[in-house]
Amino acid sequence: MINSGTENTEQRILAAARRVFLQKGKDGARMQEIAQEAGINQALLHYYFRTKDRLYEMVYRQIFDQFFQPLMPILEADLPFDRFLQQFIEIYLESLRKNPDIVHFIFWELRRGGKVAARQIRRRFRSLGPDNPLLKRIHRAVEAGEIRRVDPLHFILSILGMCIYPFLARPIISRVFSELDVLSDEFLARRKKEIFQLIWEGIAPGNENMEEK
Amino acid sequence: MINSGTENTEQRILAAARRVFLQKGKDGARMQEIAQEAGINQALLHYYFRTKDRLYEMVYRQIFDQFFQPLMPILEADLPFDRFLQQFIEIYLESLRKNPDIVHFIFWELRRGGKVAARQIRRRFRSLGPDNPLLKRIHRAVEAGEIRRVDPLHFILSILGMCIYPFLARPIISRVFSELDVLSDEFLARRKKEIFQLIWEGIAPGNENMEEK
DNA sequence: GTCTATAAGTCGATAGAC
DNA sequence: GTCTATCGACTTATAGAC
Repeated sequence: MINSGTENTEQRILAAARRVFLQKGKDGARMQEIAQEAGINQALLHYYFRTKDRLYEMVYRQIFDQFFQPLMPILEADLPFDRFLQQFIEIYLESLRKNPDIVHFIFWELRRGGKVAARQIRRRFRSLGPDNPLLKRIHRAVEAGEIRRVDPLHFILSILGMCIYPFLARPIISRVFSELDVLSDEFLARRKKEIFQLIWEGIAPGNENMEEK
Repeated sequence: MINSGTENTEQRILAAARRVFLQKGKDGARMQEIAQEAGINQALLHYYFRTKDRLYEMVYRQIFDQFFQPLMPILEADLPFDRFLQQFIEIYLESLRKNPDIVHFIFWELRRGGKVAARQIRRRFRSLGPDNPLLKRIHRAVEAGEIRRVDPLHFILSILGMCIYPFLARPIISRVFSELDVLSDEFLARRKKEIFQLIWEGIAPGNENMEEK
């Protein structure tokens, strides 16, 4: 067990760096704070990761990867479109609930160009063919008459926006409605239902209770 | 005209600070860069705004205020709900197009608690009564039978999410679809239409072309 | 009001002992 | 591998001349 202590330290550092970077961002984070959070000193940080840039790069990629990961399995299953939608929404909300800090970090980092994010997406999707499998799934549903003719890209942007936005706006929501917690079971169960119903039925008065899902 | 030069300089500083803070964030911004951007030196910055914190505070409030401002006039007009919705979407998309950098900045800053944001919202809405006028508008539409029974809060979160998300994800979108520009007339016109149709009709196959809006 | 020069402090990174 | 001590660069902020 030559390196047992080493791996432990390295993981502790990565975990600490992740917490600090997520909360403060790259510029706001301090190597000293990361060291302290990991229970070591600053010199040891540089021993393992040479520079702040390198350490950040590691954490950064891991975070981006985690953001797109949970959606993969649903794309491989072959469900009717309404079930697919419900699964998609539920899994994504659940994934966001587990890492609520990630969204702010991700979209802030995207200012820098989104190169890593785009590569991560492509890498994730590569196994499912050359074209974007999410777009393909929507397109297929349209062609099969499962849903009316929508623009697949805009449709995806709408779903993602509806899922992600409450987490982004969480600080405002909890201030404007002091009793409300975006991360609670109640809110998320309700959110899931409202997103699906809105997408599926719309709000036109004639559509009331057309389906009970 | 004793202070003519002064006001000019102050405004130039604020404009420069705004640009730099929006792009780099508070921690990433450098007083030197702001000075340079304003065409002055660093000492003069401190002469006008004493500290970086104070300067940031000014810019920060201005940016948050601007984010919620454009929605106000629509709430005062008395339109049928479908028209209200279309106006809301159009005006908000247009407002975001004019200041695409704002969204990343806003949601990143919200990590710190959203105190200023919440206060800004309340201040904006105060003139329209004690309750949130956006919620009230939705509620009224439900009671009047203009739309089916939706949860007003979730409905608002959905609209805002659909409007804001493309701007947040813009770097990814432009990389995954290299020909596509979120800020273009074509995209935004399409976006507006797709959001409204999705909200109004949903995607259930039976609803195809029920309305031509 | 505006400038140059610099003080005071912080931060990332390294040297060197153990 | 891990530590203490410290260097050197950068950054905010101020002193003082004009």
